[in-house]
Amino acid sequence: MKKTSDIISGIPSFNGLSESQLEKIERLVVNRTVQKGGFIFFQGDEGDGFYIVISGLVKIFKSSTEGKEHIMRIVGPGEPFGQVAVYAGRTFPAGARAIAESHLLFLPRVKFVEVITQNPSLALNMLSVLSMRLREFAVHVENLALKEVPGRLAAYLVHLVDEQKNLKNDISLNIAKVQLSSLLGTTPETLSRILSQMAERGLIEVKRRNIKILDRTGLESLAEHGKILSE
Amino acid sequence: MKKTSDIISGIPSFNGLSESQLEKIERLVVNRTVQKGGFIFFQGDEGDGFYIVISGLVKIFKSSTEGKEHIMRIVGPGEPFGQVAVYAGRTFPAGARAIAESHLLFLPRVKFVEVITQNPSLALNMLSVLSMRLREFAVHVENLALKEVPGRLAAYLVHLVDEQKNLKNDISLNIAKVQLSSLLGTTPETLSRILSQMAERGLIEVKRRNIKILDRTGLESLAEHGKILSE
DNA sequence: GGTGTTCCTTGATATATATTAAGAATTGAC
DNA sequence: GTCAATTCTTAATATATATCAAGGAACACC
Repeated sequence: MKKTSDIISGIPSFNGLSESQLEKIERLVVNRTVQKGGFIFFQGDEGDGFYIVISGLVKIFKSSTEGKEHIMRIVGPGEPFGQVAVYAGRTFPAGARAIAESHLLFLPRVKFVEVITQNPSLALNMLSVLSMRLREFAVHVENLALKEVPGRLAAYLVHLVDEQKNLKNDISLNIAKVQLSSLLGTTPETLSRILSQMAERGLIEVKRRNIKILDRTGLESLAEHGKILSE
Repeated sequence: MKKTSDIISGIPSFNGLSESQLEKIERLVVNRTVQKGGFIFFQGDEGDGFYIVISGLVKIFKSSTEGKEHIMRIVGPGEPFGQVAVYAGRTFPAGARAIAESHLLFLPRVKFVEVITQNPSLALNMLSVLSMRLREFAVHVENLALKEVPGRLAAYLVHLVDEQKNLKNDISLNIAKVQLSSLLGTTPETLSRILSQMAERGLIEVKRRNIKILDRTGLESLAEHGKILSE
């Protein structure tokens, strides 16, 4: 197993920090392991710190009083979550639950803020991380408000290929389709139908959790215009 | 007309800063005035700084290729916008346009980052501002994904009363209904219909841009459960 | 005070997607 | 390998809301 110090230095949020700064952070982190399905915190909980995923997968979600659930984002290795509670207010605006068994680092609020105060570069890093999140949220809102489900799905698939940097246009979903549907703000049934439609139209090929992109341009055009433009 | 220094010290983002810190900020700000309908920046523009509204009203919006527009938020006096471009990436994730003639302060990126680097408390302030924005976005996403239009509208109305701190339950919209509909992710027609329905049901009373809350509990229950619960 | 302009409302129709229900396919456990 | 439990797909129906179309009210400018 990797040493905690190696893990910490590899986390994007702590990019470019000096040895001594990294040491200070190492001294305050707490290890935590969560089983698949285990809750890390609930919406509204007091937030006395935030987390970073070392291994595994965590979903950040909102749920309505009727039990409907909307996944806001899926957090994987190297990514932090729960930071909002650290800098503003004190409660978590959404819940967090492990999708797979996960190893997490917990960073206590008070101690972490102390470290930030002494390290402007760390502060700037955190500002940049939050800004990127805000940017992603903006895209998320845009998709929900402006695009229909096929457009959202197409946008997500294109996003995934780019993220996974696959030379071949193969995507492997790391989440179940139920979760994907919740992330896209729709139902599993609708997702299923639209995946079939896309396959029929020759845009993709679906085999369980593996999706092959056959016509990237077509997907992009669907994501942008809601339809496939033929030139 | 107020002096710039007085204006700056009154802005929430700069709360608790020392005289000398405020002076540094004052030295770098640039005044800018925009007419009603004037664009401040477009989505995708290079962002070499951010803005703070001194007077007037600005809408932050996303638009689709088909010309549909979704207002992400409405920014009023004392509130900053465009910060995301300062800390991460360089382009604005959404466009900004004045709804009314507005007086703005512009804070150039490079100089502002310098000041932050030297003032941890300012950095923490900015972290807190971004976190609050993230929190608001989370609510926005939740509403779009989980609630139907009546629920969203009810939530927004309740939010407004609280914000305006009116002893009487009177709200005056500072924006036209077209804009409100865009903010709620719906059309003016639907908004109009639902306002009438709410009035019929005795929840509110609408007179042009003035809305009187007649049954706050009913609205809250609508916002939470999508329907009015009678106990 | 009229006249154009913007803003808002109302009605009829169309459509995407949720819901309900049931069955098929995978996966995991024993 | 078989059985139970997830997970996914397909189909029929229901529903909220968008779209299309037109008319009415408030506002602003001359």
